[in-house]
Amino acid sequence: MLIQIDTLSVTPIYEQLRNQIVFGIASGRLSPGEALPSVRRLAADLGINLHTVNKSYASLSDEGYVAMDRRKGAVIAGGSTNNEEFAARLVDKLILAAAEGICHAIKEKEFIDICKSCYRQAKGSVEHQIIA
Amino acid sequence: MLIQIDTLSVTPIYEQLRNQIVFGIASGRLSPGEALPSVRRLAADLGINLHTVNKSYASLSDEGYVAMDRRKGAVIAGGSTNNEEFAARLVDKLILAAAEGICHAIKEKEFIDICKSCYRQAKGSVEHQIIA
Amino acid sequence: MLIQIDTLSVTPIYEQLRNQIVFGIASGRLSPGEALPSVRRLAADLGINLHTVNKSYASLSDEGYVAMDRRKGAVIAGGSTNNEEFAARLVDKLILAAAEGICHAIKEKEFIDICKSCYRQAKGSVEHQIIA
Amino acid sequence: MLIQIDTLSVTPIYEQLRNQIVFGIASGRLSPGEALPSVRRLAADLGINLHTVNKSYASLSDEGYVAMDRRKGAVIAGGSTNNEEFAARLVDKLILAAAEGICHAIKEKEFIDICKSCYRQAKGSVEHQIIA
DNA sequence: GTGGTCTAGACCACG
DNA sequence: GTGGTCTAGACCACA
Repeated sequence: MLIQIDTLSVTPIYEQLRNQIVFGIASGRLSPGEALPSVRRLAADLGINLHTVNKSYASLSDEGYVAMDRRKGAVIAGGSTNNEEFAARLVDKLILAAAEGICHAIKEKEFIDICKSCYRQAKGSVEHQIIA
Repeated sequence: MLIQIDTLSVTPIYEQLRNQIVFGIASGRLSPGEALPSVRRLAADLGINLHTVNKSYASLSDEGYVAMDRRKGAVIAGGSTNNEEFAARLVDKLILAAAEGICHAIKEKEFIDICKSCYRQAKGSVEHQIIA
Repeated sequence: MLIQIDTLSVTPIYEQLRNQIVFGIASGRLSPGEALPSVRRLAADLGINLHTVNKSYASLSDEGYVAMDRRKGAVIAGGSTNNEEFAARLVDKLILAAAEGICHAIKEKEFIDICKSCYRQAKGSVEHQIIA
Repeated sequence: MLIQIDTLSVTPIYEQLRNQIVFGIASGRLSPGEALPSVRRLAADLGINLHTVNKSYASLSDEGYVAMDRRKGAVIAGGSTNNEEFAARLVDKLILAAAEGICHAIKEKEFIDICKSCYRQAKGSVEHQIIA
């Protein structure tokens, strides 16, 4: 799976990496049980420090996206539980996004359409739609 | 309008303030043309640093939510243009939120329902529904 | 509050520090709302690296013992919630301790007496007992 | 005796194995004089590295739980002496557990009840109670 | 080989 | 001033 890092971005490198792996899982490019590259390997590949990769992996592990296997390193977690604290954070982020949208004169229908489009883009079903 | 600051939050204070003002605009509690409190006044009321409030106002001004008036200070901007830059950032945030949701086994319908609920909560139309 | 670090110990420094702060809270020497020394200050005082202190504080924050205040640094958290995951980990540790005790021919009554003594020692009520 | 290894756990594999054998002795499923499987055999059965099993056995031998017999391999030790070194470590662990409990608002009575329950669970007397 | 820990020094965001 | 991020290099525990 291809990972792109923008060292000039305002979002921290470890967070960019974390996000891209989340995208990978959501789109199905990364399957449960699959092992991620070792921190050293990925750090070398991306040209960043191994501690930065380490922090990304620790974040993902904390959030339950991956699990640290003592033999295989980081592996994609299986059935992620739909816990409450995640739901709360998700709602907070969505309310803020909606509020910003409202300030920019985005109506409810338009907002929902954007959300739907984004969901499918995250799911990777965009390609299927294009094909279909 | 009541503003609450949590110094224990992970989100910076200036951003919390910025967000709450965005909420105020979205919900209609802050109307176009209305003047925000002076930097000094608000800083004193909230018990935070003057520079912090200043940064919030600058942020809001940059994003077009408020306009800086030499005499009246910061005033809520009128019809904010739905610019491309904002749309791009919105989509980025929503795709990430969607991806995280997918990882937590949230289906499209459920995600859309949450988005709809969040939009209405931001709009403040929840209260209207209760009344109606 | 006095903190002692043993660099020769098998337990990591950041964990020793974390434990001592937990002791401080349990014994009442550290009160809710009280601010801990800054990472730089404490690192200098203890003669260890600031990243090590940082990791301790991050651990304590994750576990809910302290909260990171954007103005005051790390502060002792108030009413800590008695959450389930803590209870589960506590039980796991106690079962293991009990099993080891049983292997060393410690009877139930003796084990309970030790536990009671340890609780009071942690609480700091030992001194009161001596005085009373 | 069934042994379960979780390679995703934070506790090292050799320690998990060591703990489970301690549990086996405490519960009486492993009796003094009984021989443990050979290092090679157990490693193969559990699908783990030979060196890992070796480390567990060495650990257990160091602590006096098992004795290494040249012909029979590792055998469960008989009456393990209640040495001071063990008692000191036990107290250290219990004080820490108690301190954490106090921080989570666990009162003395509740803590003792948990300890008692854990002791019986380790002893395996829970089943006897159910039967009786 | 893997990740975990510790140290060290730098820059930046926040207040 | 504070903590957060990133880099760098070292050693150790684990498997």
